[in-house]
Amino acid sequence: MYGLVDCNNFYVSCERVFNPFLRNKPVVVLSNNDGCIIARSNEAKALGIPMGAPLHQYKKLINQNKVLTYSSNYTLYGDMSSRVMSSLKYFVPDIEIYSIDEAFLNLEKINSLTLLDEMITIRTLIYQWTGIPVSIGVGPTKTLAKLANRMAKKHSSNGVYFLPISNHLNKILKDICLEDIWGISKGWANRLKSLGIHTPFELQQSDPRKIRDLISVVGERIVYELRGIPCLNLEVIAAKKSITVSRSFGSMTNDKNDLKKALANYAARAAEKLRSQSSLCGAISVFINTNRFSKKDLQYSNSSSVILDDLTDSTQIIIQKAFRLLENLYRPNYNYKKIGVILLNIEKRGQDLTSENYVIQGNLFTYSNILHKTNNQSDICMKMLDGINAKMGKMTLFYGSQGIMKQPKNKKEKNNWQMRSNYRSPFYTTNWNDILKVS
DNA sequence: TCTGGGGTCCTAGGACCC
DNA sequence: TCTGGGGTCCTAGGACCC
Repeated sequence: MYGLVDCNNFYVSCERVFNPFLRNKPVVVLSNNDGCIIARSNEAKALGIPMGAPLHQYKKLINQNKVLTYSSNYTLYGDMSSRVMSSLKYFVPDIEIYSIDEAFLNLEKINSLTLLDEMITIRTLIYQWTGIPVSIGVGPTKTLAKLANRMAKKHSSNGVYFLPISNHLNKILKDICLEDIWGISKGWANRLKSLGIHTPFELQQSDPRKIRDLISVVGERIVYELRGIPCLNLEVIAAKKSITVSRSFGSMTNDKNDLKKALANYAARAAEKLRSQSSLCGAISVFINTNRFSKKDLQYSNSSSVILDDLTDSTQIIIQKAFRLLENLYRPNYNYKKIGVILLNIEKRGQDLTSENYVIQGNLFTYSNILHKTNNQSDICMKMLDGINAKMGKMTLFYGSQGIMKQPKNKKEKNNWQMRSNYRSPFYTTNWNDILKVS
């Protein structure tokens, strides 16, 4: 079983810990420059204020209802988050911190008879220790735990909800929208609907293969996850693979010096983040945008990257490189709204770059010329298993058939076979664990 | 007037190597 | 009838998530 712990209205809850006056009042927390609403208390949600809405569109509603507004304080939220996470680890050591306010729990080792009571205890003590209210969903897969968490928030008096494979689950899957499932957004929901799949229940009952063709392997996994077959494992993500620091300006500028000042700050902050996770970066990218909402200004957005000769975590080098990239990007005739820096190709300091790290990426396994006119799945699997290296994290299978090559027109060129330009080799990439489950 | 910031993964191919 | 096999690195866009 998996658990999903989600802090309720996290940023608002953090503010309330230090200001009890805010309890039972409508409160929202705003983004950088107080532009958007990025967290809402239940009272604010009840007023119909949506997530991510521009503040100016709701000014009237906010004033009328005396909604309290707060600028965001990410240092505070980050600190509160680590308090919640370390409290969680005290009860369940095997957790995946999924975001600032969410964590998945591996509940395998917890006695299933007492599981729900334990979840209620965890919830109570987290609140006592940190002041943050959480909801906990429990299910046989991460996707179902996510759904259970949603139910906990809506329909549970004690903040805990258990969702095993059952008729009850099927009923829920029939009642909710596709977009309520983790991993399915509007775009994919529309694609599914065009195929006649309108509810998560219908998705669960679909042929996984068809869904893969429609959406990709990501969609196929969701089908299995909805059936209670885990395809997503708990992942302990230790280090970030990319680090971005960017901000919008309060007002637009076309002064290169303003841009350089901002960029220097962001690059320094990114380098700090990099060092704090003991990593080095191998590439740097800078991007720049005009105001995408403005109808009267000319639009320009561009980015430029450089691969470094040596890995680095030096603030000085990163700022220098970022400045050089800005020189490529800057055009004096635009007004700029946003600039940012991204550190890429991140490696752990002191890591052996020649070993597993390289094995995990790229085409790991190519098998051909061993199969003779078969489409039998077990033949293919057996042939592959023959040579598989257990260290692999991923594998790719492609298959070809007669007709890939264009035959030479005359005898003179008899060895000059050409690849057909319109030929696309079907292939499928998957995680090693998925293969084991299938085979 | 005003519209966030920070991530991950997958696909589909091209260029190039021996 | 039956065409070479195997591999790395990179790009760029498009999804999705909180």
